[in-house]
Amino acid sequence: MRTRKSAATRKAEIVEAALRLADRLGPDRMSTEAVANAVGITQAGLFRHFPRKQVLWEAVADRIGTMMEEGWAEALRGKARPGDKIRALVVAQLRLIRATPAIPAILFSRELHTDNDGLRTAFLALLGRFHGRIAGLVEEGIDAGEWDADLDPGDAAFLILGLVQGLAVRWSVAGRGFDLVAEGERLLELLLRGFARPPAGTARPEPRS
Amino acid sequence: MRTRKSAATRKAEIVEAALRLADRLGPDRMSTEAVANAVGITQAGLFRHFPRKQVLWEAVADRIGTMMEEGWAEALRGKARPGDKIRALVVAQLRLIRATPAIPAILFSRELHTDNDGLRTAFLALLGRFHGRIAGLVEEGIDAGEWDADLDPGDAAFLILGLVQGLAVRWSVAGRGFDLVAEGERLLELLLRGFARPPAGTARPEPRS
DNA sequence: CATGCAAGTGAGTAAACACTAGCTAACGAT
DNA sequence: ATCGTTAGCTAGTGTTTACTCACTTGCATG
Repeated sequence: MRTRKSAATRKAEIVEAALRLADRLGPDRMSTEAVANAVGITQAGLFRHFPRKQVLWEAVADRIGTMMEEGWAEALRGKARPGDKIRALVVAQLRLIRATPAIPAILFSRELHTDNDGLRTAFLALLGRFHGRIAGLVEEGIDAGEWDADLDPGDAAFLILGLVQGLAVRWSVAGRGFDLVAEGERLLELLLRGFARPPAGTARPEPRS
Repeated sequence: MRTRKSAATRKAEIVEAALRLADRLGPDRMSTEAVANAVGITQAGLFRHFPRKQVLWEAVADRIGTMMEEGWAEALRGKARPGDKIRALVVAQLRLIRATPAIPAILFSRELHTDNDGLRTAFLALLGRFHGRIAGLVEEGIDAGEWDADLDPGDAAFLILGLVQGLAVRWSVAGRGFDLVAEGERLLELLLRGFARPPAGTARPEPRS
């Protein structure tokens, strides 16, 4: 019993450690003992702050939500054009994933979702908010004449979300062997280019064979 | 000891059951006992066929690889134009995921990858093969004048992979509440439309603010 | 029909796990 | 300086897990 910290500080420390360990070990292999060791308390001591492990996961989910929302707010500051806002949002999201790679691991962990439906729907809502913001910006861009008026903002936003998620997956499977953010920026430019008004005659693809 | 089957048949049954259970429980919560029960043998009996659980995972990975390659080969039959080939590949992949939802769960399971680097690199190679095929087809499409000559085939293929992976993730998080294949077909059309030659002046986006 | 191989069983083990009970002492407020 | 609150500890519990071992018996083959 060296130092005693306030419950609030400890809780934050624990959540932080959980985010680190969920990445290193995989969310489902992150044991309460590993987390306790990482923050320098005993395993039993952890339960003083989170009476069940699930409550810890809820706190982690909360933290992820906060980090994302903060990142988005920060990213949008000073950006005017919808295209730039979208670029900023995507870059912010990728930077967050790079700094906290546990996020996709937790977000998409089948293990966590099987007996924790609340978590699953919380993450679904979070992704929904991201999608909503992007879709809104695409609509602005269409109104501003920057992109094709035939573009469905929701679908376009799904493509952008897919870019981020697909990239995160590839980055993880590839052992983080490339620059997540730079790769994302390049692919986003390519995608956004395609949102521009198509040349007459190519707008609708020919019917399939 | 009711019926006794050949090792080959049993192994196939076990792998099949593992694919079902890895989806239901999450790959890391799929216990050897659950698999054994599902095929109707005792837990100890399972180790007759797979001496360590990891060997079972390798067999599962193998099966996934085979299913994918078969799906791709089948999909390409009778398709001539590169665009149609890409559509067919994507649809085949999505159908496979719909029929065997454990595939993305296993492919992206952080738990499985942490202490099973062989599996990770095997899946990386599998994704690489998919990417290679798509990239080759994009190049064909460019040569055929269907798509913008400035398009980088590798990047375009990454966007398509991102579409599939992002969609799979969303489908899973959303509790499979929409038609994976139909949604994929729609988004792919949107993406491919953007690959067409851009109107003069919009080819390069303006520099960022 | 005999027989050897191997598919399958029953009964275990040690380790890892989330979680509990009851005690101790650090700290803030008075 | 005292004292109540509460963070943290020690020492457990029951359960689940991968894996072992000695055995039994179904089946293809001679």
